Amino acid sequence: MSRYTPTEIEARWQEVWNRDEVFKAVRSADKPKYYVLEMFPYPSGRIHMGHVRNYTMGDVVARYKLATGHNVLHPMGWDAFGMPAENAAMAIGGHPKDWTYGNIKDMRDQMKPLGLSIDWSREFATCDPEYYGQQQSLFLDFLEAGLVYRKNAVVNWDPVDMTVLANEQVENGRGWRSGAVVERRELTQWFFKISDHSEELLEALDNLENWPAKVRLMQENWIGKSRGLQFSFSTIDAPEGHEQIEVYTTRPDTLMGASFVGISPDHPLAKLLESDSPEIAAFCAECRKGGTTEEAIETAEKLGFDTGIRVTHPLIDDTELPVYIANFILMDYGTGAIFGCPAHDQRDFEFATKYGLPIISTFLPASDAPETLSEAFVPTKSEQVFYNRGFAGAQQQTGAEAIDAAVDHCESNGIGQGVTKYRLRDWGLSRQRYWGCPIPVVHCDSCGVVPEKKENLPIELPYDVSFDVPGNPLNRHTAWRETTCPACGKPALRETDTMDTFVDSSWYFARFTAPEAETPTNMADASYWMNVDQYIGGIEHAILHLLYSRFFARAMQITGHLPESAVEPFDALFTQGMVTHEIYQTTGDNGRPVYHLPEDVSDGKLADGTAVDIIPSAKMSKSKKNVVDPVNIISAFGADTARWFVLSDSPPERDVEWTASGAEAAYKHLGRVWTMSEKIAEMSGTGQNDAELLRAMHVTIRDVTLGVESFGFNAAIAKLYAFTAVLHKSKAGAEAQKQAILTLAKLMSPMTPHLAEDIWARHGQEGLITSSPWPVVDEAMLVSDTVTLPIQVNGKRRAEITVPAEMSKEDVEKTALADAAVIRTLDGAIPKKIIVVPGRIVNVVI
RNA sequence: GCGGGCGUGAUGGAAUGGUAGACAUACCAGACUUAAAAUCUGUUGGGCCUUGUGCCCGUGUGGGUUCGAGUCCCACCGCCCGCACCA
Repeated sequence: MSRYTPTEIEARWQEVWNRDEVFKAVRSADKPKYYVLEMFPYPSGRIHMGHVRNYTMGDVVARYKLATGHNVLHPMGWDAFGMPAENAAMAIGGHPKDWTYGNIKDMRDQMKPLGLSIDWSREFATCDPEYYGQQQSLFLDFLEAGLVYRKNAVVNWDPVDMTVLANEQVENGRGWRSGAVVERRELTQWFFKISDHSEELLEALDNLENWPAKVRLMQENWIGKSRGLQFSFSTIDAPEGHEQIEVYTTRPDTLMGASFVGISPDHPLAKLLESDSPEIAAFCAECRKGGTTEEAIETAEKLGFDTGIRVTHPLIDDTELPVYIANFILMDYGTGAIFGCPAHDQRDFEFATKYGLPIISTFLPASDAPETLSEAFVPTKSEQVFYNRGFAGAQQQTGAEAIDAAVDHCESNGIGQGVTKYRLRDWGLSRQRYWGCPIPVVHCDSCGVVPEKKENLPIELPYDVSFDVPGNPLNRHTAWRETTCPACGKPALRETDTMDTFVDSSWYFARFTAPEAETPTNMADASYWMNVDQYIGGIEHAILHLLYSRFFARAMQITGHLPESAVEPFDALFTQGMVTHEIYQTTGDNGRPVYHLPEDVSDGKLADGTAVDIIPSAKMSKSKKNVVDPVNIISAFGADTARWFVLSDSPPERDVEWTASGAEAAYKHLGRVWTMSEKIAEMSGTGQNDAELLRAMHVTIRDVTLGVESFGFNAAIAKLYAFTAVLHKSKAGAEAQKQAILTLAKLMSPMTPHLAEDIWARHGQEGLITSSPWPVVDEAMLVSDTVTLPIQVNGKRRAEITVPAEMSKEDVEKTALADAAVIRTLDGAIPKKIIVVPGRIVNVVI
């Protein structure tokens, strides 16, 4: 008898799948299509366990769908533009293009041994001119459709990466990649009009039933819809051009309690005053300097500067309010100006207390409550409160009712109007980098900004660039920059900004449907394959990538590149957890921690016997050295073991801890299954209890199918373990055992396809297990003749009876009451009630 | 502060309102072996005695609904995630 030799088995079957083109996706009318996609990787050069887990989950879905009669599309590509390539070029020399394509080759070589059911014929990288040329074509169509525009704007400037960042890419005031404190600069930039689609992007979230609620909620908060009143205060003694100050409020019901007006230090009026008054200039500078970290905001004092300007209250005669410049007012939300109602806003309350401004309530907790407040009273909008200064007279009302009444009142008196605002800003896409998709426009002295002609696409990146000076090398490449105007033919200069790499990943899923089309997509293929039926990736893309992709699908539909049915491109989304590992640490000579790789530690000790401190599991990272290289695992145990383990120990949406013992256990288990299969292959003759084995088999088919369909991979694997144990102990005959092992192999095949394929072949089965149909549950087989029922007395389990499955409720009651343990527990008491749940439980109540 | 999620053995985790702890790890014991590894078998939530098909306790804490609650409801405690001077 031979042994389980995964490396030999796996290479052999991968070759067969490859030779037979088993995973090639071809349009076909006779089967339902299924498009499964994992978020494509950035080609860093090494795959990690997170990739293994992500792609294994997608592969389980893809292989299961293949077995259940679907025409499956399961592609893979590379999100290949981006800063690391340029950083590497600057750090170690070389060229971003060579670095990137070298990494892609390395990573593909590491990925293929996983045995994923990918149609590699559709592979592309976003840095292929064939891809980004089509992206430039899309850009031109978007430009023509008014979906992208150019404007002068204050932008987030990352001084380390020397480029602009979108709002979404700034975290706590720092660049999401470099971590540098972001500066503000005024530049002319390209923007996608995503904000025009705020309402649609928000509303459509309701229909994404197969997305995690968490992701939908995060997007909802990000879009940030609010309803309120926008109106103007008339000023007294203000500079020319500022006769009005426009404010926005979501609580117009507090207008009668206004005691000051505040403007942002970046408000146009503040900037004008700044130029005349060094004092104001100093104050504004101080405000802008303020830290943007969580702690700084939490503890920051509310600071204000009285401008001396006054405004009149629009509804209360002879009432004037002071205008302050205040540090807590943001220019990029609402109008950059507010009215303060200290009684009903904690910030305003602190501000008013500090500067001695009146605190006037417009509503109170109850009609008899005192009018003095020790802190702001801020009930929810649905709470009933007593309005003492409401717009509908003094009365009990909810905030929501009062807000509506206030908007109506103000509108009918010509004071502003009800408006809806969104937090979502337009998406700035210009980046001052080399390694990205060039924006296909030309700057002409006579014609201005002129789109390139489509026949000139792709506008390819020049290869001969240098990175010895900071900044964008395209700016210095005169031969590339100098061109002729597509409109008038005179000399002109190319745009040197490239696109944000999030553009590249916002439509790759559509390109996979026709990767060689001479237009960005082709309608026949896009209509057939879209939408992505199952998308799988990390929660870290909950907002940026998924929101941008949803916008792009709409923009592509408007410009005729996607069918209307594909405006929401991802039908179902699954966000998987990370792979974590313990951290091993010792203390170095200088007192600093020294980290050790898992492979250098055994039994908590290094090779020289030094004990290490074990720090609880965390995401695998190079800096903490708690990484396990999938390549090493595959060469030691095989891909099937790695695949089995990453699925087995935790629910897929949660983190899974990689442990050496767990990986070994997975390997042992697969070896046991293989050995058992070999033994069964040599069996002959009849045995006992065939029906019992086959019943367990059908229960397993049912449970594993349910597990795979509901992303309960860990539970499915537990059922497979249990059935393996049953088969192992079974005394059934050769025929039944053979049927059981082949079914087990099929049920395992989405997770451990190579092992399954080998068992299939060794039992002389025709064709490939990969192409064979999924087993069907025989419901009749699930029914047993007898059933074991627990008997509870007052909800506590006291006994167990085994009765014929079809026994009547009355007879079950009688049998239960006749049980010795039940009689003993009742101790002569008369049951008040007996509850019989057929097939489940009996509860005797006394 | 706002929004969301989660608290189950030594550990990862199972449980359509119906026998809590499936399955796996770890530990312990046994078989095989000169020995170890590998392999196989078995035990393992806590406590109690009268060792039984025994009793009591047990899913963060306290209450509630129910014949029956890890699961549903309320309050609290703890941890995690997202957003945030958003008017």
